[in-house]
Amino acid sequence: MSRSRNHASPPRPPTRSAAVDASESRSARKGRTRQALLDETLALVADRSFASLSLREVAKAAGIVPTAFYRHFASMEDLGVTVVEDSMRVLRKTLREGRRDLATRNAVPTVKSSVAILVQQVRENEAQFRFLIREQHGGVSEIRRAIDTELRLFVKELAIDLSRIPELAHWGAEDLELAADLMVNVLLQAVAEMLEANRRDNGDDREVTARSERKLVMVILGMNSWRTSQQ
Amino acid sequence: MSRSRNHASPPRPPTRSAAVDASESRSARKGRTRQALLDETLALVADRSFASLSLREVAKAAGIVPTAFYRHFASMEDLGVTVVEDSMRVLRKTLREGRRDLATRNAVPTVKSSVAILVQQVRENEAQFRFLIREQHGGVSEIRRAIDTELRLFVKELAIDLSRIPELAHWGAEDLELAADLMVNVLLQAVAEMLEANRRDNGDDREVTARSERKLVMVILGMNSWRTSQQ
DNA sequence: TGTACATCAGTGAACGCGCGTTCACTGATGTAC
DNA sequence: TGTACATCAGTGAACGCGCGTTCACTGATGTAC
Repeated sequence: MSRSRNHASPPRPPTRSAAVDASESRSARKGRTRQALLDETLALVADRSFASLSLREVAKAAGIVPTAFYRHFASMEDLGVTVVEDSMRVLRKTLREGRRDLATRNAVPTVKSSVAILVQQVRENEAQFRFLIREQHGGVSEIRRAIDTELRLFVKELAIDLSRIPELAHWGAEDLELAADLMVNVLLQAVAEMLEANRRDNGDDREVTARSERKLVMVILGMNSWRTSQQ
Repeated sequence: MSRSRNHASPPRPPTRSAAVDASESRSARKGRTRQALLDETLALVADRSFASLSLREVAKAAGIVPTAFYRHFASMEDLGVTVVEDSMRVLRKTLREGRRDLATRNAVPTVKSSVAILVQQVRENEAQFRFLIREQHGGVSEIRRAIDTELRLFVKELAIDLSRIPELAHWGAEDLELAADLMVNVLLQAVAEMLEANRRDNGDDREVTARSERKLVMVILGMNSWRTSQQ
């Protein structure tokens, strides 16, 4: 860390969203610049924490002058919370995919297919997942709170899905949430391990996938016994 | 975030380790300053991420001039890795406490006592646990690597402890590690929830504690079935 | 024990730099007539 | 359809500030004799 704000990553040309394209409305162009700010933030956070990004840096990456940043966001924190919302959309999509999978099979989704869907979503939306994992316990409380809220929602949705499984039909809401919480926990750890593995070497997720599947099986076995051991 | 490097936290007087105390050897005084740098780093990271700390800020908090920082650490990164090592000592102590508890009872430790030990350790070493949770997936790769290495070690130690339980004596090393991994995961989540709860309101950990205990029970039930369902 | 010298934790001035934010501006796009 | 005016995304100069790091220094502590 010779200078704390240096970015060691390759120079990557700025998005040049500010370039005048003609034949595109002013508001459309504004939208593109806004999206560029969000995209470049995600890209920059791959290597570092959000709190260490500067406004000037993000603006430069998006191809605008620092002062133009304020046309889109009131502050870096404002930008950060928006990035959380965008990334969470991806997480919710992952859950929806799982639900769709369940519907087409018209059966309890297997552990294998659930993990496979997650792996695919992580591959397709690496930056978003990286942001969520990194900032979940990061240094900006507003962002932590936003992620926490969304994750709770996610757990609740999964609990509802679980309640539709015949074997779990008689479970109480609290127990369902507990199980859902445990499963989400296993999946989040799987995501973190995948992302760290991808960073280091070529992306061979097979070992992480296999371990996560086995952990989920262990949790499901626990759920099976739970029914009989708890009231 | 009006200025990214401002610290909003109360002013707290600097440690004044540099004060000449007489009757204390030079090396002892150096040690105290070094410890002050480590302590103040932990204190500052309670609110923000390590990557957003500046050398000048830490030096000021420790009561020395910025240039004197280099008498103790080569860089902020060097300081950060040292903080990881210190914090991990606390985590290992937690495991040792658990093991001692197991020895005095001469029995399988109950879920309740394991969680109680963790809760107590978190209360006594809040700053260290906060640092580990915050920086585990944080923006400094060297620190991530250091924490990851220590956590793997921690899982392996727990797996060895598990192998001493008669019911698990015939388990393979891989399965034991899988179970240990799952349990550590539950415990880490409990720590994160406790710390976030402590930050917001008064520290009522009872709900977090109860939920974590029930999650551990679910995992242990899964382990019981694992034996019969897998080879 | 006393003296002369070496060590070294901490000091303070100085540097060039990137930071967030202000301000007055430009000129293409959009709108009212 | 043409014209006159309003809007507003992006510009560029300027500000004061905290940053990491260099350097020569001070003076108490430690050591060799």
